[in-house]
Amino acid sequence: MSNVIDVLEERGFIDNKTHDQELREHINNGPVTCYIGFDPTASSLHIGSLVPIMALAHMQRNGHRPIALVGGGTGLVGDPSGKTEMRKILTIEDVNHNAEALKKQLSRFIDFGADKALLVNNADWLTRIEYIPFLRDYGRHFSVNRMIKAESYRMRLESEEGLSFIEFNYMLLQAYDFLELYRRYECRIQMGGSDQWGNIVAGIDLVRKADQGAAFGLTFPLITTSSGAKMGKTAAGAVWLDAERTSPYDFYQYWINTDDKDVARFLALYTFLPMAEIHPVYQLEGADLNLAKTILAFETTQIVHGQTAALEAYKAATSVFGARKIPASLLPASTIPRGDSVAGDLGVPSSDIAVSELSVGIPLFKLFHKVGLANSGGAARRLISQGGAYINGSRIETMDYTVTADDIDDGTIMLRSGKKKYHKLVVNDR
RNA sequence: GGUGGGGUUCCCGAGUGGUCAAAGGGAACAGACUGUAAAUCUGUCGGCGAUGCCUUCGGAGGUUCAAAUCCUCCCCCCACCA
Repeated sequence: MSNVIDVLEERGFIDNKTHDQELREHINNGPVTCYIGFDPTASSLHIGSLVPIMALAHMQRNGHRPIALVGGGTGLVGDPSGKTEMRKILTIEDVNHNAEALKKQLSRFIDFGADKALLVNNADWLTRIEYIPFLRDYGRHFSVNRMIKAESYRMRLESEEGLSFIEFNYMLLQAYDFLELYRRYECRIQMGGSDQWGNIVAGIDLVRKADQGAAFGLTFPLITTSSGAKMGKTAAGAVWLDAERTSPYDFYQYWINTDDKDVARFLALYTFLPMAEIHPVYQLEGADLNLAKTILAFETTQIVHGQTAALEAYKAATSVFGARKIPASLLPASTIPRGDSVAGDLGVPSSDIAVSELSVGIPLFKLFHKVGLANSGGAARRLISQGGAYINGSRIETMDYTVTADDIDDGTIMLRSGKKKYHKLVVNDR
């Protein structure tokens, strides 16, 4: 069996790691336990957490035991790593609520059955710490001189806002987490984003100093798009993994809009398709890349939302944007439908409208605002005046256009804003 | 605690009594070009059934025909000193 480190390396997951040789030996000597922490700063994870999640999944697929740690305790303190501003301090209720939500979400990606993986919450031990004993037993192992040199604190130490004492403590708590997991589960590997390097190294040192144990660390690169933006940032905010916050259709569309230069890299990171099949994608150019984007979107949506939702999103996209047949030779391991595609617009954002409302007539700009294709009536008016408003595929340039029953096409009215934002109105006979 | 400098529209940042819904940049949105890509060019970018009206420049009062701009009090941030 190949070493999982090689798998992660080949797929672009590794930014940095400690003790390369010893780490590989440790992994070669049988199933290992590793962990990644997730901050409960919101009630859902977003695309930014997908790399860590995929890393844990790869560990499990390669026979190891991953631990997903939800930071119900550290979340009460707030990690300053790489942040220019102080994070607002969440209430205990919020943190608990978020931690529970994250737990549920994580179980969609990792099989937590029968000791195959563990899901823990560091509130279980961190909230019980007593200050003086903690300082005496663990605080003494930390050098402030060293801490203030840490890259993770640098930004804040140099910033105008400064660094508060509560945040300065964060590193100790995360280091203690590692020690706790080492003691409880013989977990010797911690992984995390590159901004976590300092916290991870601190944990490794603590395991060594407190228990004379060997521990290892591994960080992922900060994934940005080719244009330099952080993953998952859109006009509408973050792209969430929760279907309630970001619909599978929007999620799918996010990946479809991947920059050409990112497609192959993202296939390696965000799907389980074999690398041997991904390599040819690097050679694709121009419009052919769109087929690879389709598979990327389908596979990723399938991992996050399941096959049914992925199929729905795929069909919805082909129904409004048209379909191109996906050749059997392209990424053959993908389960995307390759026959003559069946369109279906189930996944397209939609809402109901009463036929009675249409018989009265409703101004187009109001309708666009109402269904969310424009943020305000003014924005909708602008949209129309700039020629970005469409009904059933035809551009409407009349400012005071009134939508009536005449616009119904096969029981629905398809609204469109710009090139790619659709909204389907389903007419009911009330 | 003392002294000084600040808090402006999504973000950065100009603006020190009327010409200010507020320069400039970024982000975003639309159009053209395209491949649901990138880059580029053009336009838009507080709200409102809209040649006008309403709300906004940390908060609350006040001066004035007129306040983001002046005065008073309060809140928050930063720097230096202690």
